[in-house]
Amino acid sequence: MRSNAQRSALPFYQKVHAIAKKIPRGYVASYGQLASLLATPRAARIVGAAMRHAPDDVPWQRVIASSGRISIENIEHPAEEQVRLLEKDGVVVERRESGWFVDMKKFGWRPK
DNA sequence: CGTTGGGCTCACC
DNA sequence: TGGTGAGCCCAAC
Repeated sequence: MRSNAQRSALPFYQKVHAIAKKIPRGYVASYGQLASLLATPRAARIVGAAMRHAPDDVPWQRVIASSGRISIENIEHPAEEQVRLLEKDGVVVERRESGWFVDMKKFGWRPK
């Protein structure tokens, strides 16, 4: 049996990855939303950092900004790739001048 | 142990 | 689905 202390000592990133995997196909969540589910509503930026270092089994493409915008333009994962993956999930992504957008009211994940 | 920097967010123009 | 500016939390250095 592992102690609680040891469990809570797990890197924050790992928690983020775990919850990110729960996002169902066809839905998207915001960084802040994931942060809230982790009881740290203000840690949205950490969530972003966690996604950047996410292993391949984490659906990082389903995590976007609260405004519905895809935050990455040209970092590690191209925004285009994220768009492609989202569309494969059935999410409609719209192209704007300031970037790619998803209708959060339609595709926003609502965990119980 | 202080500083820095992020795939952010919110309040306020 | 504006544009800034300041605050936020955690990990890396």
